[in-house]
Amino acid sequence: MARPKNEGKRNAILAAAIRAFAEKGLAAPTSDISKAAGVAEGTLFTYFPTKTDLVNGVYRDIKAELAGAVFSSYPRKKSVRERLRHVWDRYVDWGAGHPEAHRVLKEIELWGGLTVESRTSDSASIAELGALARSFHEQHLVRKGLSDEYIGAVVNALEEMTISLMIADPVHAERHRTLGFEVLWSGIATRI
Amino acid sequence: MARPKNEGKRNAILAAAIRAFAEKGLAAPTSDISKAAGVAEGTLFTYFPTKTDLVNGVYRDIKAELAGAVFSSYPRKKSVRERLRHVWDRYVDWGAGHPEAHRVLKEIELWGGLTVESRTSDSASIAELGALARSFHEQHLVRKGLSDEYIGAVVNALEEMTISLMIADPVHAERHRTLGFEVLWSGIATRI
Amino acid sequence: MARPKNEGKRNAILAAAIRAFAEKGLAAPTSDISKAAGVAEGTLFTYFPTKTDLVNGVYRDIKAELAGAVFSSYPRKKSVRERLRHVWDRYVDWGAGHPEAHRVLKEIELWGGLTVESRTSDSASIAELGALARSFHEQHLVRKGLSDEYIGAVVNALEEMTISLMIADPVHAERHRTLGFEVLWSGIATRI
Amino acid sequence: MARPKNEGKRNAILAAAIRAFAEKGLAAPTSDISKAAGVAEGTLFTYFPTKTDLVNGVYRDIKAELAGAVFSSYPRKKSVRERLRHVWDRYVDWGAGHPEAHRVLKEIELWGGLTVESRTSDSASIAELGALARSFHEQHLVRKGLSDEYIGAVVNALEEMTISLMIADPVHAERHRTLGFEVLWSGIATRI
DNA sequence: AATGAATGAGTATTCATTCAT
DNA sequence: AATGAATGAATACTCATTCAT
Repeated sequence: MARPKNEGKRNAILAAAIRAFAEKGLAAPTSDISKAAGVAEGTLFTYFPTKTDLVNGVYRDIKAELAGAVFSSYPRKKSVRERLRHVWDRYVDWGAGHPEAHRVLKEIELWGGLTVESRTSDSASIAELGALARSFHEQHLVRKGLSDEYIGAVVNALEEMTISLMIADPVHAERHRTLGFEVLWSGIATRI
Repeated sequence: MARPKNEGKRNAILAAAIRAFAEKGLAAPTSDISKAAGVAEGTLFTYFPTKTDLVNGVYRDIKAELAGAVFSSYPRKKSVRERLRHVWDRYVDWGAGHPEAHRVLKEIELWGGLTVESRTSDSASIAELGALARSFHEQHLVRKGLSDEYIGAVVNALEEMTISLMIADPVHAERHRTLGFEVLWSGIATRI
Repeated sequence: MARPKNEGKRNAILAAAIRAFAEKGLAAPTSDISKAAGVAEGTLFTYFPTKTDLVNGVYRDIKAELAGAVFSSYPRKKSVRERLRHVWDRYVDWGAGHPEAHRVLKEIELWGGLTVESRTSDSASIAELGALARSFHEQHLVRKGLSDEYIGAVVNALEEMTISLMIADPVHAERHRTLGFEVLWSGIATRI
Repeated sequence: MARPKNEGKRNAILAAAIRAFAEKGLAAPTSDISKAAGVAEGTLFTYFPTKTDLVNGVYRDIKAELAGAVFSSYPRKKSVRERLRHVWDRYVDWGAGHPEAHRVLKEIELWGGLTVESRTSDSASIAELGALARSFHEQHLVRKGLSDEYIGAVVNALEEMTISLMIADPVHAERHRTLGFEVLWSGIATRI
């Protein structure tokens, strides 16, 4: 339970794992990862006893970084639209700016081995997004019939789409980001 | 003059492969597949010389079935909205009704080994969707700034989202389907 | 037991086998051979029930051809030296002229599966060479202490060496052939 | 700091490989070899990453041992005849005394996968034999028309022949060895 | 007799994990 | 804690041979 001392090694392993998973998928050999991290094959297993643990570790690492990117200087007091726009912009920029981490995150979510702790590790973000959804409803901004989960799903679907377009066509990245938000808002909200 | 190649066996292999890929991912062993198909390990390779060929075969098989589901009784003469609604309903119903095939299709699309022939195997559908997109534009139904590809991406993103929701909550499947289309239409189309 | 009718097919298989064995060794797949012979995979096995049978068949085929090359117009009445020279020249020319068949013959001799019938199939040649060896001894032409088998071994060793040199350096093939025989004769025969 | 690579294991693998190759040819399964060596199947591959590497390793191992046997107490200052006789005796004794290693050596030489480094690994022996050939010529001991390579080929051909005879008829091994050298010398040299 | 589909045992190599140093 | 050698189960594909047509 006592986390091994050398935080640097742990981080090197995580970084190497992200790169390896991005390149070869989750099937990337642990030996590739340890080599890229500059540690011995066995050392990886003193930090992550199992490959499953390593994948979960990568997931939580990326999620934490992502939460930082999305919720730093979050305008909690501003309007719903502005808050949603903040989340949208930050998430979408992070995804387009870290394509490897983003791809790995999606891959891990499809994969079957995430623990519940990993899934709920980022409770702060979850709470914040919940609050945002609630405000949305309370202010009757939401098209009739749409639940909180529904809205979350739409936001997420259009975010992923937007990230893909931004990566594929980086010259028009900003336009994609803005257009995406407009499609989202007019799809979801009752009025502008 | 010899035993002719058995279409039934080919289909059994494809069906077994879809099930195995859905359960264990594309890494599912060919031996599992041949066993589930009721053929010898070697037989799989007389139908698909390579695992890559098998995956491509699965992809084309699913795509063909999907095209049949989506474009049978397609209302080519009806309005753009009705045509889009037809495609939406059929696709989303197929995905929710064939969750394994749907999941495998998505997995294969992420995978790196699709041949160009496989990718373009379903040219009829591609053409039909192109025609639909063109009508959309010509009738000035489209929100300013959205290209054909953009619309395609939005449609696809919301379809996938809707399928997920229908599978997760089958009781409200119809509502999800209808709501999804409304979100799509108000997100994409010019007012009224 | 009744040899199948079509002699042409049998020969095509033998010829294809020699080529395949020369190129890839005795491990060459029977399917390669049947394809090269222009027959179905199964057909090969109606002519040679087993791969072992095929290899034995190839051996006997080559041996028969070789015997024809060596003993046609054999000067049975001439001197020992002339007869030996005839055998030497014919064998060595055949080997240099048919490098594939020659290589395959050597490979099969190293291989463990030759039957006794194959080994003794060419009894006529064996008898003729035995007669030659006997004359050699009776005329006291042989260096003291050399048995018939010994002489046979020396002849063979130097023939193989000469064939290799002729193939490697075809420009001086004739010189190699002559020199080889001189080395042989002075190594084996009593001083004149 | 970890378990060091075990020279004993490497040698056990090489020895087992020689035995296996002698018995079943180079097609002998690596699993047979690892089992005979008393190591796990995977362990073989930490010492020889590839079967090709293993075969090359066996070749170099045998060559090194052979060089030791042939050139230990080599009479570099003695006459050409004595030096040649030394090489002849040592080589032929080694071959007759290590029939498995000898057979494997010949098999590997026929095989197509030797690296250049393997082929030239025993440069000391090659140099020594070159020096011997040169002395031979400089002292005009050689029958007219015979190049160094030619002599080398004759020596080799008669050595192989002699080894075969010694193995087949071990009771007269010494006689075969002596006779062989006499045949060689009178075949090659100008005078006794 | 001819065909080629069907069979399944066989094989080199990989890789997560353990363990001696 | 760190190392990397050792382990052995797992896997795609081959190929001689059989057999339905």
